[in-house]
Amino acid sequence: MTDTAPQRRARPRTKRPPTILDVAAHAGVSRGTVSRVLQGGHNVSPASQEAVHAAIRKLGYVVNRAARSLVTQRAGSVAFLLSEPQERFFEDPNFTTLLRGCTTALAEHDLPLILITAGTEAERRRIAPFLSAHHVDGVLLVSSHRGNPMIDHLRQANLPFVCCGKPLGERDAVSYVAANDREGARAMVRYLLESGRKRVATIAGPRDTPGGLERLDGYREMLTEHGIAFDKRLVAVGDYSRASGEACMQQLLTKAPDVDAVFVASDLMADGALAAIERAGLRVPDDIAVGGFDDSPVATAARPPLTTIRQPWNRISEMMVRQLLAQIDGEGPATVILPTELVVRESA
Amino acid sequence: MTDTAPQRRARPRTKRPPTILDVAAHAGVSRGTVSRVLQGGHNVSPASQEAVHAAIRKLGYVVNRAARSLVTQRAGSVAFLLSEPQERFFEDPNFTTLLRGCTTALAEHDLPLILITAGTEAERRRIAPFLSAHHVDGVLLVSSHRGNPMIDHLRQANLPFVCCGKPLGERDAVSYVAANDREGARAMVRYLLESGRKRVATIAGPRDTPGGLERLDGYREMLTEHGIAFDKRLVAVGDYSRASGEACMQQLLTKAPDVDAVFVASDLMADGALAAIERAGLRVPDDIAVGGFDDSPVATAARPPLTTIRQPWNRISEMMVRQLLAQIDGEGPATVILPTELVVRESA
DNA sequence: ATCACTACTGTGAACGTGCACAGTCCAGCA
DNA sequence: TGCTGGACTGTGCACGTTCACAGTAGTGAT
Repeated sequence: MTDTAPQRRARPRTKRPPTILDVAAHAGVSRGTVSRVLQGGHNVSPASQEAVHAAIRKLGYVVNRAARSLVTQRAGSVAFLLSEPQERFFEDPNFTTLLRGCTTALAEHDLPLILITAGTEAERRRIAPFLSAHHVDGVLLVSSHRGNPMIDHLRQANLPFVCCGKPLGERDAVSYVAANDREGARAMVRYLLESGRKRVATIAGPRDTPGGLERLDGYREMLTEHGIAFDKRLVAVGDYSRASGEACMQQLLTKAPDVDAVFVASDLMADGALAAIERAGLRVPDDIAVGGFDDSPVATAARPPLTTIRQPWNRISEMMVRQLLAQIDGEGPATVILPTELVVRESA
Repeated sequence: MTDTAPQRRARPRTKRPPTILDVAAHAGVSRGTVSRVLQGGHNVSPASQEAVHAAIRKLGYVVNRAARSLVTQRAGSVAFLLSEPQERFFEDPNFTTLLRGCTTALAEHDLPLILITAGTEAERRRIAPFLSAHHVDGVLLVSSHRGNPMIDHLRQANLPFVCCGKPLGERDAVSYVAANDREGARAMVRYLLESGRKRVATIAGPRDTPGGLERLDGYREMLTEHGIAFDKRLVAVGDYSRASGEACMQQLLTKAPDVDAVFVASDLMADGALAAIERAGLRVPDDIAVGGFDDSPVATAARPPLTTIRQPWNRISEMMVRQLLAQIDGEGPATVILPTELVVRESA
């Protein structure tokens, strides 16, 4: 999106769709009145309103968004900006769930969602002018890693945005919506301990992501509350991918063979952990209990199905959209933390 | 998207971005010359071109897409229209792979991708005016089921579109891009037979999808070519979901306990089949060989990893975009069939 | 009767761009 | 010298909408 590139040649102007002027003529009123009806019908007589609506129906009139944008200085659309390496996004069912939620939430406000990926620095440079030029009214930003340059860019472009998950390393106020990672982790570890497990390990997420930090914190907190000393041999750090979950589990089994439970910071990694445990000839949950995080489709597909922490994706996407619209309407940034829920299945 | 709904209130007009007029003034030329440079620079002196480019860089000028759309009668964007039940889409990694490919392919042409879901009849009615009004220049249509009303609607709206996979039950010419399902199925069944398997079953896709039909045809063909009579007890029909794969496999094991191989029409179903086989106390591939289809991320994550048929998603998305752009430029519909590839892993 | 106020309606002026057209300049040629 | 054609440039108009403003009619209070 260099945004100085030319557009393809104009399409021939055959059978043009009806304009607001056609509607006005049909309804026997003026442009202005039709426009007012379109805006909600304030200060328009019921008779005129009905006439306009009838004309709209009869002609199949649809407002021209380009013309409207031109005068309102609004794009009338919102970007879903994915500032993560693409592979990770498209492998992770959480993201697609989020994308789905945002699409439907925006649809209710008649706002098209523009999907933009910017995993690499080159891509970010490419889309920068697109965003600066306000070709969208706001951005739903998915980017969990610390210090994403996109945030500065958006702020500088004065473009409203809402992050999914708390952005790390930001000094100024930033709007974000997140699940309560720490509380979720605490709930899972509490459950494992109260099920009688003694040596509870964890596979954490990357240290530069909020999920990686907060879920690990929750794990440590709950151990402490149960009077258990923290043992760093029981901690492995993955990158949320299935492969890393498998590698971490293998590592844990080597360093701490007596482990009898593991809290994994994502379902995808937990599924990988299951594979490692199986290969080691151990059984789940008999020998080792496995607790995941997310309650993504992976959790139900895993064998055995994963006991996990549900992230309320529907509400997350809903709130992200709501916050974004509020910001577009001039409100300041806000923070929303949503509760999680323990889902018990067979793995723990 | 009723598309008669009002837009939110206009944003205050502070600090307006530079227009083509500002660029012209800075470069010491007229609007027209700047416009010509933007369109490729034909009939513009090198000196003027350089001056314009310098002004653009200096001012950070970005073309106003709304204004351009208004005059060119072009939206400057393309829709990715998902006319499937949403759950299926977002569970199936194939679709997300396709979405990713289309996003990047379109990005190279500076075309934003607008994601639209229309799984239900109500949603279809909602987006119809949006499409009829040409708020996008074309549509990448994902809809495998027979007789999708969206196709008629798009044709009637005179909106270019390209389907992913051959749309069934269409009498007139429709642009589509698909992998060679039949050939892929043949390759897999040939591989199974040549590996020494004698009783090769299949789990097919729904009969109202091209993949369901053609892959089953390929299966039958290859059996015939090997002088094996078709046995309907060896055929089960699923719906591409993991759960249905599991159920179908269970059913096959009951009806034909001597089965020693199964060709499954999707990786997701194959993963389900693995679960059923495991529960039956059988081993893969020792007792039963399992062949999948797609080579989606599921294939490598499965235990054991799936031998499967790779669909060339990158090329599919690339060709879909290319065909769509060609149609937008006035060319007629075209059909592209791409070859598949056998990927041997551990399940067969 | 006059005034003020409200409810409603029409009109002109943008918004920023691309395109068609007209115009200028200069080189090449008869 | 005058003519022709090509290269380059500037200008008016149109695209379809919203917004601010002005204007009209009707109502109730004085």
